Amino acid sequence: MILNVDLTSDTPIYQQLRDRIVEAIAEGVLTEGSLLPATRALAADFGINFHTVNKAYDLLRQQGLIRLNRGTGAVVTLTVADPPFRADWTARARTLLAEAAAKGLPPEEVLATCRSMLDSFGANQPKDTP
Amino acid sequence: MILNVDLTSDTPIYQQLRDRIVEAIAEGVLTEGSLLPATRALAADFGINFHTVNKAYDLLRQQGLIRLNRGTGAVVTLTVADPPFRADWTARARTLLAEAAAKGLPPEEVLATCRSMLDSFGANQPKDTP
DNA sequence: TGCTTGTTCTATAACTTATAGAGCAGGAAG
DNA sequence: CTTCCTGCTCTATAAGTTATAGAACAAGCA
Repeated sequence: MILNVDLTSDTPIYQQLRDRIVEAIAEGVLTEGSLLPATRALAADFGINFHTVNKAYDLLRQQGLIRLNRGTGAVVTLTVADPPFRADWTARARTLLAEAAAKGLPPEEVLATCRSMLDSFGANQPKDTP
Repeated sequence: MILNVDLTSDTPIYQQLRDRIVEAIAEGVLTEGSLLPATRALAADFGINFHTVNKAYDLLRQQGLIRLNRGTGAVVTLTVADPPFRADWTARARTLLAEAAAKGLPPEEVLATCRSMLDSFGANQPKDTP
């Protein structure tokens, strides 16, 4: 698994780490049961502090995407999207879409972009790769 | 114009202000040439410091959504979405959509939500309200 | 036992957020 | 010209966030 993290970016490292792992799950690179690298190992990989990785993993745990076990490590464990999550997600989507609309991006183009990204996620999904 | 800002939220006030104004532009509540409240007036309205409003306005200016004139005030002035903006927007959209996909939201449902929000933006647009 | 793993604690430096007050500078209107 | 309103800039402060560091504890496994 390759996680593209930019240490010079203005978005926090732990947030980038979280985002990249969420994307890996969506893409099907990480599936239910996949083992994530140990916090110290991943930190050494990027040359960052293991507390930073810990924070990213903790976020993912709070969002019900992984489970953390001592000795074993972090495992991807998907849980259903509950109403609070859906409400929060929709609000964030609304803001993002508003930004596109305010900047004059055509709605059809925005929708097409979203569709193609969702399709690319579904491409190698844990159904049955023929 | 009613801006819904939550002072107890963990997202910064200036960010919320920016988001609400972007949404107002997308909705057509604010159109090209609309005058925004003065920074001090808006700050007094919410019971916050005018520097905080200033920061929100500055963000909107950097994103080419408003122009700031001394004496006159802040005016909505739309500029075309340039390639850097599109790239940045697409990256953020990718992360948001990945979150939905990772939490198991059906792609059709996500797309339908996006479509309905984009439609609601286009509903009262500065074309010709019949 | 020994190793790896997550977990918790304290501590520090740099940066961000929000507040506050003072003052400057340009445009509008009397 | 003077007055007022506007954005803009400066310094300052308190609280919170981000990232670092080191130490130690606790659960799981071989």
